[in-house]
Amino acid sequence: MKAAAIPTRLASGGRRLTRQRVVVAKALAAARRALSAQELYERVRSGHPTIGRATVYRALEAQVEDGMASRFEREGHVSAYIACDAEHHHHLVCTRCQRVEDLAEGVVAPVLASVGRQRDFQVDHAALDFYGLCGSCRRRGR
Amino acid sequence: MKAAAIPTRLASGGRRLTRQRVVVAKALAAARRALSAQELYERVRSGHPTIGRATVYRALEAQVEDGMASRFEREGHVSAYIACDAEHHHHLVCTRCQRVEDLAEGVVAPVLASVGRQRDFQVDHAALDFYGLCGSCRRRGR
DNA sequence: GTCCAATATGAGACTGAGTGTCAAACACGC
DNA sequence: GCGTGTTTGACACTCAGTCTCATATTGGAC
Repeated sequence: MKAAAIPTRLASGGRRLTRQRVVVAKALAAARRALSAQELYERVRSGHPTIGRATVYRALEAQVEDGMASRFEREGHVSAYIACDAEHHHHLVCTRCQRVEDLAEGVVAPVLASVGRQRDFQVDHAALDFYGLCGSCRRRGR
Repeated sequence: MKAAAIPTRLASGGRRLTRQRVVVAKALAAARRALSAQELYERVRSGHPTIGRATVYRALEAQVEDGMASRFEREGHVSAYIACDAEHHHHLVCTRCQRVEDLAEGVVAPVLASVGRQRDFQVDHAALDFYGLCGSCRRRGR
């Protein structure tokens, strides 16, 4: 997501545009990898020492609701967050370096469609996340 | 999974076969829906009042490692567990009644294969879980 | 620009899922 | 049966995430 587009999307849906939410969103977008709320809190705090922990959690929650970020699981029962475009909600997550790549919607759409049709099931949301090693981590060896 | 097969699979991989692990595995298999560790602990305790909470957590963890169960996320950042066959690790999860259906491997395999090929990414495991309303919950209305 | 109501923030207490520790109990190969 | 190495149960502990509430900000109305 382009950094300039962040404020516009943050203000959508009747939410107020606050300095804190902008800071959190930009930090997440700049990371380009999956971060836990705690990690993001620590990053943000170096530039904004007065920001509250709860604020970061709330900002992330809001971003997930608004489709600006998505949440998934990391080892040890911790949620991690990644900034993403509105259209891309499926990911390749490198379990070593935590870098995340978007998965093209085209790969996923047929599966979503066929599941809805074949099974009597109304899909609300799907977690199509692939965990493994990205190219560079794999080449770097175990 | 057939109930009779449980002890055999529990003992695989050098793990010891204990009464507690059998009880936990059978309770999870009998539930036929996603349960949190706490919920399962409470169910198990009604028949085995002395079982420890940590034991249930450890048993579930072991089952996930051994592929006898899989874990996914429920609202409120709680893990839920579902017993599953070795081959079926993708699910349709009803967010209302928590019932879980297996997703046929055939639906999923092409996606897995194409991702591995097209992208420079070594897939270790994938979470292909669809959340939504099952047929009967949908018909029962909002 | 000023005012106001509604919303967001920060601080910190609180909750509860999940983990670590350790002595006692048990499984399993011999 | 015997010995050893794993597992258990109890419970203390950790820490991610939530709640509360007084204070501060936002953004629309004027």
